[in-house]
Amino acid sequence: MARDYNFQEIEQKWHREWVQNRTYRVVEDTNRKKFYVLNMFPYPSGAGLHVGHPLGYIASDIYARFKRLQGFNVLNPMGYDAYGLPAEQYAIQTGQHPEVTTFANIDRYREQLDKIGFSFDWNREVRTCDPGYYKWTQWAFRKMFDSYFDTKQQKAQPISLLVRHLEQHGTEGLNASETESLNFTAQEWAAMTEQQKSETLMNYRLAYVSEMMVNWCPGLGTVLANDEVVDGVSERGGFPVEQKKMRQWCLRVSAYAQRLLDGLETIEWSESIKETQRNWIGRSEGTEVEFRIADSDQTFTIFTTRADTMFGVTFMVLAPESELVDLVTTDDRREEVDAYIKYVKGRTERERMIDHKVTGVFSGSYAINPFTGEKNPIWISEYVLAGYGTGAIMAVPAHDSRDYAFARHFNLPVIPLIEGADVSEESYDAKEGVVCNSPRPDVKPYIDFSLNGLTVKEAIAATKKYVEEHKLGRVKVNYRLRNAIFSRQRYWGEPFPVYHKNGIPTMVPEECLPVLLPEVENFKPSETGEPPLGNAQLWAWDEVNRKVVDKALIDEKTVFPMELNTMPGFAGSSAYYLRYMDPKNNDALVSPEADQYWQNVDLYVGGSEHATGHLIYSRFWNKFLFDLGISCKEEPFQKLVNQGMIQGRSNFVYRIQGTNTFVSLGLKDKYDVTPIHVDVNIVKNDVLDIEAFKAWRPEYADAQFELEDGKYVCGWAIEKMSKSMYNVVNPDRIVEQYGADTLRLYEMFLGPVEQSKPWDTNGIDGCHRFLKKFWQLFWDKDGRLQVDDSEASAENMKSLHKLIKKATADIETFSYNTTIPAFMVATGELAQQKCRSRRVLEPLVVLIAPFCPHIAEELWQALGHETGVCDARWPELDEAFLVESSVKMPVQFNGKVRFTLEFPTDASKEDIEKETLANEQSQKYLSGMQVVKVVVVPGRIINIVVKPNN
RNA sequence: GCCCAGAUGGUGGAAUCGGUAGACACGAGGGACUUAAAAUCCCUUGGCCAUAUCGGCUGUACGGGUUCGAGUCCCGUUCCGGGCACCA
Repeated sequence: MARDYNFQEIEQKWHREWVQNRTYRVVEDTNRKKFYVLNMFPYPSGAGLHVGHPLGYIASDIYARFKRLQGFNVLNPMGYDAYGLPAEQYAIQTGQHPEVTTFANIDRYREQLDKIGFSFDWNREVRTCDPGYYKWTQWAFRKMFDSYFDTKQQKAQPISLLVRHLEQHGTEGLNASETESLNFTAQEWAAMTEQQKSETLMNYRLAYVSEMMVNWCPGLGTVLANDEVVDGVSERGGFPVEQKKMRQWCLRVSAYAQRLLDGLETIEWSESIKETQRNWIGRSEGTEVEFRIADSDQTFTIFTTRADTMFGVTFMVLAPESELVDLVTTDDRREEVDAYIKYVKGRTERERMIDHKVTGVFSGSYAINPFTGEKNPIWISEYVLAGYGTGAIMAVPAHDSRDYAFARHFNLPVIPLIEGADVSEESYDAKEGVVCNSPRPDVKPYIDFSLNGLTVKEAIAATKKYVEEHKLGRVKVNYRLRNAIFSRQRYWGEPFPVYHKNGIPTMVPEECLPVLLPEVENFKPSETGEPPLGNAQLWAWDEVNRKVVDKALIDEKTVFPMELNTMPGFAGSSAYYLRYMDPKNNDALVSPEADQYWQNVDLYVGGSEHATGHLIYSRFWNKFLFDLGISCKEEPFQKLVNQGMIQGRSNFVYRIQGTNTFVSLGLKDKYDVTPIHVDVNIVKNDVLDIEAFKAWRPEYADAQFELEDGKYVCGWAIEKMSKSMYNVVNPDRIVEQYGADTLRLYEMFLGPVEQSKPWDTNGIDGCHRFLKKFWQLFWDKDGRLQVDDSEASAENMKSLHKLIKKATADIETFSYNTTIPAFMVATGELAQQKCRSRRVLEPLVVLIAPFCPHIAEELWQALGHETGVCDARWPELDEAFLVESSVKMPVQFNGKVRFTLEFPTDASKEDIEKETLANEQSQKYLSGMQVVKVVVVPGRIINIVVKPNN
């Protein structure tokens, strides 16, 4: 009896063994080199895993197993991003506690993950909603509250240093990232009340409360960070988002803008993700120039990246929200300006984003251009944003398309400043060319300064220098990166370790952490922004007993109300990779020893959709912890691989309109048909299982089917994998039918890991067939192991070492989709060679172990090993076995032989040809063959085409 | 509009340093075994031409260029995907 590849039995057996033997437990071992592999941890949704989720996990698991076989001590942990909106939405609908549904989902995920055979060390699992975990989220927040950013040293410092500076010098000489520029003396600081001091420090803290315009989403009842808003609607749910002034907790992410930008140069991420982050950070180097308001002592500052265009300014524009608006509006213009401001306020962010109407109003005042002495009218328009730069611009219509549109609309002058630039139809925005009209030849120069004849680049530099020397302004770098709004008006998130003592936000002492999420009756947020924690009874801080108490006990002296907001989703996911290093430590986020050993993540695998969210926040968070000395590496994720999405492949049946008859794909064009999604699980190779279809949709039980060649062929389309399209493929089903090893192999075989691709069940048989063939390599037809200690032939060794070379190189670069064909070829060759040698077959088992750990374990054991295959050693490549392959003559190669041999470059073609044909090695391959054609190039000989002599 | 990445058979995709395309798999067609089916095995499979054996031409989105040689490098164009977007 032949021995079948019984994958179900094998896989279940090894899952048990791995648990019993704690095969994948990892401990720090300073004698071994570490390697840290990490997947972005999942949010456990109610729908469970579909076939797309494990893609990244499989890819990283292969890498982790590969590194382990190479002798590294590999950390490959897994956990759950358990706080979040869907669990809470579900709780509101069903009244179930989010913890209950979240835990149920986690169990379901775990069950599904376990079937696929990952090498995760579950002993290190983390859950963001676990108090032992979020203690450290609260702790980090507390540290941020107690820190400011020193712009000179470019690092976080204790706020106490800043307080000392204020006490001694006021704001004089202060180098700190700030919300707005403040100016006060040490005396003024000393005179402030406690509350004023608290307010003032909020201007500098890395975690701070501030009254600000926020993205308010009434549909979700919470504020959102910029990256959670897409096209004016919420990323989750697609509810409209409006701008609203609210008092919110924020993180001063912008302080780290430059370091976030610089750090990108030191990490191995895809260029597109780095570019996305660069865009998001949006560094722009420019100049701030002060303009005096005519007939006034007041000045205001504008920001420009085109300092070379100072002589082309024809008007100024203020953002409608600018505080200067009131100042510059003259009495005769007031009514019109007020009407305009009212109009702008009535427009939503979304409206402003979608249609760029040219609107604006003249304020009545003029500003004096310090380079020309001219009076430029000051306008107010919504196209200037309050939040960027200074909220005021100088308009140069000749060289800025927005200014141009405005000037044309309101009939303002346009002065071209670049030789040959035609601005009759549109502005000339390019930063190229030679400057002219600066100053204009027909105008008497106002100052002794000219840019004429310089290139744009030179002119910018010259103007910057002039501005600095004459104290007209300063060189300034602006960033688009905004501070992150850190509070949410939701229940299912980390509570803030904050109470409000007489209006002063105060931190719960470090040793009292964690502050536990209180129970509430009603999880529902309100449309007005009152958070659900307002419903919690046990939610006040007792300063004397240092604990959370019933809010009925609130008094003016010792018991105060707690903060009602909770933290956003990115809070818990920002430092989780550090926690995996030391997940059970109750005294520190991570011990210095563990951090020193594991350093940072060597390989991080996850989706690119987190480019401007999680991947920015966790870099920021880690840089902060680096400044504190908690994390020894400034960048958390050294190498990043973005796995693509697996799309669904939907199937359709075609119903003739108004009838109960379905026609096969090839016949549908003859009729007027309606395509109907059909469950892909009752379709095989695009052929519909008609009986299953009738059972699935009872309303079509009596339907007629028009077949082609006796089959009903379905149409197909590539769509997002989702329930409503009936195209969800559940990994459990694949595991059941083909086994986890086939699933793992097939997901990798489907195409490059980084690429999005549709799930196509049609191809899975090929991978399964390969595993069967691989299995058969080891057993004779009576089911006995047919591996012996015989010598391996040169051919055997060549097949093996070709594979070693390919697999080693490919796994290192994540090119799994090309490794698998190499396995197929090698297996085919060895089968043909009837290879029995342990010297070949044993390394072969090790080579396949990262991909298919179950079958590898089983064979490894059958080969008589006591310990598991994951403790084996990755086979060494011996190039000696490949030497002959430099002269390739594949069996089915149409008689073509390819050589690469070195010759002196001055050798003639004839000499090369003659010598090559006489060459010993060539002779071996050319004997018995007749040379048809030789293609020679100087230095090399490329092709020799031969055919058999007879 | 700006930035990034890409385009190869019926399909997914190989070709890793510029070396003479299409690995591997799917699908399709033909055949063997079988009462039949499943499973398994063998052959063919970019296109066109051919005496269908030998072989020839053509071919990696399109148009040019560099090179003895280009899917690969350079310039331009088209199309698809992703990001940013009144950011001065």
